[in-house]
Amino acid sequence: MALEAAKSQYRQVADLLRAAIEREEYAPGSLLPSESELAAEYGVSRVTINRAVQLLRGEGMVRVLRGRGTAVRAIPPIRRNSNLRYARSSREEEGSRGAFDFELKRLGLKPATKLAQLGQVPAPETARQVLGLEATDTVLIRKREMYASDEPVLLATSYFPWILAEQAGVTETDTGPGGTYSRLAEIGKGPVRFSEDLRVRTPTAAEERFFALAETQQVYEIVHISYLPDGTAIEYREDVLPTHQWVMHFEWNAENDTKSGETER
Amino acid sequence: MALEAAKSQYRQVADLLRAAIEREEYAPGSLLPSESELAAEYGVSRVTINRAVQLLRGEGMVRVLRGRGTAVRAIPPIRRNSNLRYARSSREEEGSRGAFDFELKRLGLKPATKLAQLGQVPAPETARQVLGLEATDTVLIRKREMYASDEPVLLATSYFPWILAEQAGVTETDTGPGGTYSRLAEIGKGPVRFSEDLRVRTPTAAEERFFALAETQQVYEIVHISYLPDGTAIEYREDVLPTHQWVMHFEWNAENDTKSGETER
DNA sequence: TCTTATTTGTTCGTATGTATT
DNA sequence: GAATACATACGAACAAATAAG
Repeated sequence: MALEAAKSQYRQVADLLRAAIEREEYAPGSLLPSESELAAEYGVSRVTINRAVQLLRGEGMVRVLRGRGTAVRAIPPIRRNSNLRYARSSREEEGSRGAFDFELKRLGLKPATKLAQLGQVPAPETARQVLGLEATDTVLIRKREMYASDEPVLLATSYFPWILAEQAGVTETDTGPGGTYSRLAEIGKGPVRFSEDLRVRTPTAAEERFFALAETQQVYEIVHISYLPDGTAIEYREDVLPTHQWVMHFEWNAENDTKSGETER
Repeated sequence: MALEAAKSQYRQVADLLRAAIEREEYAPGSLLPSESELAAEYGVSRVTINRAVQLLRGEGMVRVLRGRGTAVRAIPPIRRNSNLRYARSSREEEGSRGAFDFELKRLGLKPATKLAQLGQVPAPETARQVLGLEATDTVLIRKREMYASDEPVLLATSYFPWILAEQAGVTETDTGPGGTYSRLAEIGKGPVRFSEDLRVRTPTAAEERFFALAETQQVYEIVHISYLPDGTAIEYREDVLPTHQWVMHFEWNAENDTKSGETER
C-alpha cells in the first residue's frame, strides 16, 4: 500500500490503525497483527510501525502486552460528576460504598476497590498545611486502588486528621453504607464544601506499572479538599487517573462566592 | 559519562535533562545544546537524544524550533478558577475585558486576545442540540486565540443563538467592559449556572501548529455551557488548552442539586 | 535571491535485549 | 530451551526549517 508524502509515515500508519480500531475492524480486547506483519502490510520498517504504536499507546487506544502482542483497549471513558458524587443520595443509593461504586454501576461496569493502605501515620507536609496540623499530629491515611471491570482506573490517597477519624469510626476497613462522608456527617462533621485542583502530568514509575501505561500516556492528578461550614479543611486527598479513561464533569452557579479558607495561593 | 542499565538510555537522558532544567542550569527561554553535542556529551547516538527530547516535549518542558534548536519553556502554569471567572466582580475589575484578561493580569502575565472569527453561521450539530435550535436557525460564532506574554495558551470557540446575540449587542468586535456576559445581563439574559465537561485528547493538526505542540503533547478540551435560571442553554463553547500550561480549579457546595436541563446523558 | 551551514525530523537496516508462551 | 513479540540502540542517510552571508 502507498503512503503519501505530506505526513510522516509513522503518523500515517497511526492514523490508519486508529481509524481501523474506531471502525472496530480490530475488536476491543483483541490483538493487532504483530509489528512484523504490519511492517510487511504497510511496506515500512518495523521501527516505523513501533513508533506508530507508541502514538496510539499515548492516546490510550491500545495496551501493549510485551511478549504477547498489542491489544485494543476495551473500556469506554467514565464520566466523573464531581458535584453529584458527593451528594448523599448518590453515595447511599443501592447500597453502594461511596461515590465510585455508584458512578460505575450506572455505566454497567463492575466496580472493585482494593484497600492498599490504612493506618495512622505522620502527616505529609502538603496534607499538614491544608489540614492545619502540627508537625507532631498524625493522620489517617487511606490508599485505595480502584478497578472498572478489572481494569485499573483510579488511585486515591486520602488523609484525615487522626482524632477526627477515630471519632467518626472510620479507622477500620469497612466504613459502612454511604462511606466515610456519611460517618462524618453522623458526628456533625460532614463536609459541605469541596475544592479540586486538576492538572495533567506524566505518571510516576509506580503509576505506570499499576495502570499499564506508556511513558507518553498522561494522568490527571486531582487534589481534592473537603471543608466544614466554618471553612476548616477535614480531608486532603490526591486522586490519580489515566486521562484516556475519564471525562470530568462540573456544574456550578454564578456568583458562587468563596466560603472555604483556602482559595488562592 | 556512564549510563546505568536499569532504565533505557533515552529515559535516563530525559531524566538528566529534566533535572538540569529544573535546576535552571539551562535558563528559561534559552536553547539546549544541539542534539549532536548532547549525543557526544552523553555518549549515545543522536537518535537516542532525539527520543529523550520527545519525552520532554510531551511534558511541555521544552519547545522545539526546528532549524534553530530546542528552547526551555518559560511560562509557569496558569491557574484557571472556573467558578470565580464568571463572577461579575472578576470580569469587570480594572477594565479587564472578560475572565481571561483578569486571570493573567493577576499572575503578572501579559494577556492578548485575537479575534479569529466573528459572524453569523448555521449552527453546528453539537451546538444546535444543546441550544435547542432548529436546523434553519443561525448562531453567532466567536473564535478567539489567546496569548500569555506572547505564548499561545487558549483557543475558544463560542456559539450564541443569533437572535439573542443581536438583542444583547454582542455581534460587534468590542463587547465593552465585563465582556459578553455583562451585555447579556443588561437585557435580563445573564447566565446563572454553568457546566463544563473536561477531557484530554491529542491536538488536531491546526492546534499543533497554533500551540507549537509535539504530537505526544495533549490538550484539554472543555465543553462549557451557560444556562439561564429557567434551564435554557444560551451559550455553547469549546475551549482548547495545552495541558502543561494550565491547572484547573473548581469549588462547589455539597448537595448542589441540578437546576439545568442537561446533566446526564 | 541564492547558497551554505546548522539543527531537528524521519526512516531504514541491523542488532541485541527482555518478556511471554 | 525455542519461538515469538515488543523495546531499545546505533550508524547512516536524506528531508525540512532556519539563519547567516
